Amino acid sequence: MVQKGLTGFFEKFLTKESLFINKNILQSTYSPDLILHRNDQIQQIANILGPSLRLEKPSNLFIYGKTGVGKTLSVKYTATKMSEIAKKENIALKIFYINCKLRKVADTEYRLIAKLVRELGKDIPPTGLPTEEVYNIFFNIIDKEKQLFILVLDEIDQLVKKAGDELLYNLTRINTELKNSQISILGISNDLVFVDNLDPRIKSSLSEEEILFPPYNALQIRDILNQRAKEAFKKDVIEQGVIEKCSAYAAREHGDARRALELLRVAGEIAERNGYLKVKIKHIDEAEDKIERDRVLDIVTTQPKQLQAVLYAIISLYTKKNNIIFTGKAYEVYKGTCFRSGLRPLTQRRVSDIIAELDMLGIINAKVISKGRYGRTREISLAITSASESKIKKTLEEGLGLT
DNA sequence: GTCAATTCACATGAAAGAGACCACGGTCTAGTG
DNA sequence: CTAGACCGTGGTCTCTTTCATGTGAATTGACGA
Repeated sequence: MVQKGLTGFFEKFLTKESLFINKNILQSTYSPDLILHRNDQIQQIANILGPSLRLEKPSNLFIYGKTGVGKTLSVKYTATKMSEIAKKENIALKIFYINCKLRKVADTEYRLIAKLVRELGKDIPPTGLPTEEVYNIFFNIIDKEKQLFILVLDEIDQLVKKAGDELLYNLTRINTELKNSQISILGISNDLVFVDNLDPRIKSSLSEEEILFPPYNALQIRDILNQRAKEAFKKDVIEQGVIEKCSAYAAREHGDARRALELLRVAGEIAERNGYLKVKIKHIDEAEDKIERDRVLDIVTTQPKQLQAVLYAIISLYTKKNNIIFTGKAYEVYKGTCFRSGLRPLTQRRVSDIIAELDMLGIINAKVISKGRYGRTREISLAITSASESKIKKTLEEGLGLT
């Protein structure tokens, strides 16, 4: 019975008209031919990096702005254009783009350099070699012939947070040791105050030039959405007001275009799955819920067990009485959770850090408060909707082997 | 009533350990000629 | 004689623990009006 139904389902699936022409266009990784509302910034980047086409070392550049305001897109765009020209004119210019945020790729000094070396075509073991050794290999490859490198470090704040700023110091100093080649660094950061917390020596050499990417406003986001939607969706499948609502949502959240695009895409998927012929406004709301839930669920399932256990403790406390939780209480419940699921309980010190991590991930809100005579603690509350809460709790129970 | 000292319940830092992963070089073993 | 298996050493990396220090305001208690 079920099988038969499934065949029918797939057949219907095939014949059903998709609302999309090309869904990829709505992915945040897609780069359009024309980048709207970023002409000034792109021009600035081009001005600063321009000299590299004459093999003069351009200034180190530091770019910052909130998430989803087109930093990466603009840089990549400029970089590919430059690479094309360099290739055509036979200029020894190489541009590397590295995203430091991707775990296991470039979030430590060793891995960053190893990644660079690999980009240059030499294989390097993922671990085992002294960092010093990897540096040497890197030097040798780079310095073999006269050439210019531009190193784009995306999400550089993440890198520094994990690996310390010594790495940047080393990188900025590399040039003094290179005989033939030269390296310029282009750092991209979401964190607006990131540079201020850097060691002054690094700060001055890293941000010889700075470009600030301001958030998009609702009108600009609307333009961007319109531009992409026109190519991604079929004609007339988007109902009046949908784009406007998307942009309003995103503008409220500090002008994050990436989010707006995701919202639109997911709304489209929901509409399509439910058999609608048009994307309606209500799908946006559903999409927002879904995105939120998926995000949390994804985090929850990929994070280590201990983190899950802490979260589980917090959630079960939270449902019991709908108020604010303190660290001590959470820790006690957590210990109980560990006992039930056979985990070895961690020290309170560590749990304190885990709570801070959960806060960073945006699953809970944890604010440090002082209760005067009654000590100092974190004030914890859940930052997820109650609709997703039960689902997350269930997932956690499964993951932890509780029933 | 005012004010500084006290005190609580953790937060926050630093350092170092455990255990997983890995490369490298040397030694041992077994198969080959 | 040599290729491959097998060690020991030394390296990175993540997650933790241990020890130490920091912290903000309610409370306390001395003080003076």
